[in-house]
Amino acid sequence: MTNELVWDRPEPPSRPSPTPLSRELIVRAAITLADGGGLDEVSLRKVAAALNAGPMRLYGYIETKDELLDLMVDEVYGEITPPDPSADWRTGLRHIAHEIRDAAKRHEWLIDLLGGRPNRGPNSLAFMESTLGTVGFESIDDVMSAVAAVMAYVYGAVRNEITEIRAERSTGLTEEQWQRASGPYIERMLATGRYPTLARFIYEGGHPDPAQRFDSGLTYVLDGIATRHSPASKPGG
Amino acid sequence: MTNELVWDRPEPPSRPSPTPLSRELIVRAAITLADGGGLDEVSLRKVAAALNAGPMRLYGYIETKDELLDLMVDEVYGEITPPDPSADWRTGLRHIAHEIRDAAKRHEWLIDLLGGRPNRGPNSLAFMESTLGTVGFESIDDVMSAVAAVMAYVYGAVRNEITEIRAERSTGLTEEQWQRASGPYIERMLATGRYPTLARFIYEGGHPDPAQRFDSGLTYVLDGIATRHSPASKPGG
DNA sequence: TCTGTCGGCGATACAGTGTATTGAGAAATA
DNA sequence: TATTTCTCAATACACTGTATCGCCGACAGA
Repeated sequence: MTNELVWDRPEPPSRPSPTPLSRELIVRAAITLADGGGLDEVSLRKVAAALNAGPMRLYGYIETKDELLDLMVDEVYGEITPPDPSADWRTGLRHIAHEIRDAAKRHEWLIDLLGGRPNRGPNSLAFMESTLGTVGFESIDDVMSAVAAVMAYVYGAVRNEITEIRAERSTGLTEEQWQRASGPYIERMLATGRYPTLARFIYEGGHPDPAQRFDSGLTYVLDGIATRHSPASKPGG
Repeated sequence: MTNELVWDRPEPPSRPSPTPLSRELIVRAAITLADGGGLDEVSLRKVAAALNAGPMRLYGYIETKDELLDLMVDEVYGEITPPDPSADWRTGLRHIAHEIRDAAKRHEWLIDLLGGRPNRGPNSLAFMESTLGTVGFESIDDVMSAVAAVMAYVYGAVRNEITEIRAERSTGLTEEQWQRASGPYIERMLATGRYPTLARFIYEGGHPDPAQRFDSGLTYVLDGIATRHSPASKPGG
């Protein structure tokens, strides 16, 4: 009984009585709303309203709200350009990592949906296909392990970055300003002297730009993979 | 109809000695509920009911529901034992990574709350304090960068693992069984021949135990850090 | 002991949410 | 033209977080 048949449902015969609808239209409307005002803006009523339709109308095209969210995620996966197939695994993985980060910055809501449920839409699968394909190690398990590690890092790093962006927006301050200004609560906590190391880091730490931070962490992961697996000649496999 | 039976009226709230409340009690009740039935079980009404109180009573101790969630997260941070201060950075970070993973498996809801908002409770800060303290590199920025990378990886890896556990629970099948059995939808997609690499991985890949997978990814990150930073003698910074 | 104020707490209310059910009205078929 | 079928909107329900209000017990002063 569990869902199934989610991604390739046939469109219902479109009665052109009101404005015709389609899954595509619905998903795009939802994405537009989410891009503009966050995931809170994506309620079935609001999406329907954006399409001049009653809320229940959507259920002709969509089984449940979760399905709509899955579709939104898959749509964004479709925006991701696969790595050059002739690239070596390092540049391939690096390319993909940055693609995901870029997509998540275009659609800040993406990261809230990404880890939550398994993504098995066609674009997600195509993404995995090209990602796995870019790593040419001999052992399948080595490839899986490397890709999983990179994806885990990317996911966590992007999440942190987006969370930070949101916090800055909600306080109207940059983290740097905020530390100096500074959040009276944190100020008080640090003043207790219970967190000397933390205090030192906050006051003395530099603030490299986020892209660079992301990339240097990514470099750790790639270096670590490289130390344990042979470069493995790409063509031929 | 002059009803009435005035004598055995249900005793009007003769102050049934409202159980004394506290933030601690509320947070513990919320955690118990969440451990039992997931975050959905944590509504103010349900938490209040578990404490024999009306929903509005909680607002005497808590500003908003988000604050309650923050408190829950911080409580779990309190369960985490810091690394041995004499340990080198590698074993220190490894210890912390596993502590977080263990905590997230004890409290499956944790990972849904972790990345969402900045965690600045006392236990979270203490956690950061000991985490930063365990890495003795000379440059502050190198420490930050290393810790951030490890935490990002841990976060992403744990998220994937928990998501997988949930999916298995909801389908009643292990991922391995599921692939063999197998989800008719995925089956169909793979049969299209559009995802040859993916198909090969699914059918031929091994399924190492999750703890091992987590640890091997972690090893990549630690190795990568090691290649770029000097071991740095621990005592006497 | 009576009275007045105060304050904590419960009930109620409101604007939302996702979705099941129902009912109307139009198109397709006989 | 009559009947069936099918789409879509309206309504309804259970639930959410939270603002407001009003009761009622407890204490202060007379």
